[in-house]
Amino acid sequence: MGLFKGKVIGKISNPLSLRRMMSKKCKYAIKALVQLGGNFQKGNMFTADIAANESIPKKFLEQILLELKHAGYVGSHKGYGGGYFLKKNPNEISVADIYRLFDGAIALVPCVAVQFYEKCEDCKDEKNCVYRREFEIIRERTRDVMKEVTIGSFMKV
Amino acid sequence: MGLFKGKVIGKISNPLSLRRMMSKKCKYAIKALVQLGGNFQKGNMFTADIAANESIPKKFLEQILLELKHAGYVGSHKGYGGGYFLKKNPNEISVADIYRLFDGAIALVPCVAVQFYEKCEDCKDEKNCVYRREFEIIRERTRDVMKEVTIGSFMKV
DNA sequence: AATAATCCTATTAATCCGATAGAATTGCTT
DNA sequence: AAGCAATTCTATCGGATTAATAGGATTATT
Repeated sequence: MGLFKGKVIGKISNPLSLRRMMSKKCKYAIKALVQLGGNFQKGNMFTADIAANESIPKKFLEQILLELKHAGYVGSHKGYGGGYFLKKNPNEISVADIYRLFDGAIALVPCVAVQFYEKCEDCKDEKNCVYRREFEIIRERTRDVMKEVTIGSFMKV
Repeated sequence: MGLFKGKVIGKISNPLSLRRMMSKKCKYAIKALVQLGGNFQKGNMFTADIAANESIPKKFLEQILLELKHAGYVGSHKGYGGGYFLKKNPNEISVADIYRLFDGAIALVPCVAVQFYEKCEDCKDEKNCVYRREFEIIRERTRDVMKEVTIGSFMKV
């Protein structure tokens, strides 16, 4: 069985995959950051509490928070009374940032990716490639909106 | 080893996956449609020729063209002198259409998907969900640009 | 009858996702 | 000093998916 249990209206080539959406890891990360954002500059939060609030498997969330720490978005204190806290302003952490951290490129093809650029295997003239030209337009517009939406956006009533 | 052989500048959680980009199947489909678009209303093209022109494994392309046929974008003639031809106007086939056919939802989360809607497992009040609100904005803008870019766009000098 | 082309289904290797597990480390409290 | 609470780190797992390959069935022309 696939990931999703309800009815799917459309039919896709690789049935029920829906794999190109945001990963659960990324979605969990955003939710965790929003939780921490609600406590911004007010101290620590425990992994266990965040996990309970957002129905995220605790052990999975541990990995996620650790990655967010290594990437500089959150800080932590170990030991008794420890926990995590947000280091950056919620309005300065965009969906694009977190998406790139967990799910990779925003672009549809690697040759127009900014942070994950890859030359196409059989590309001879990249500058004049029509695919590159059009996919760059898509990437730019997608990137724009994913930059506009921030952790702060989710915190507004 | 991963799908891509060059250097990857950014680091992502699931290394080298870049899985959320467009699938090769989808990219091949677009390239095949562009080829057929170049021959629009001028007769058939052979799978073997398209495959050779675009460096697509022929057997893989067969499956793809078949799916495009079932979806109504192309027509075919069997037997000697047969082949494929584009049925719709290239300007009326959008990247969004083909992406949805092969890779599924454009939305980042299923609860804001149009053709692949799924309710979130633990969602209590969908109407007031802040995640849904913001992800809907992202979906709408992404969808807009993916609708604007068509097979015809790739055919312009 | 031979050939050329599409049509269809099954299978495969490699990889990835989402999660679980177990322990090491750090620091507070008593 | 001992115990406990919390983060940190690495390894592992089943299931699913991707991209392709394979083999033949079907259809139409020569």
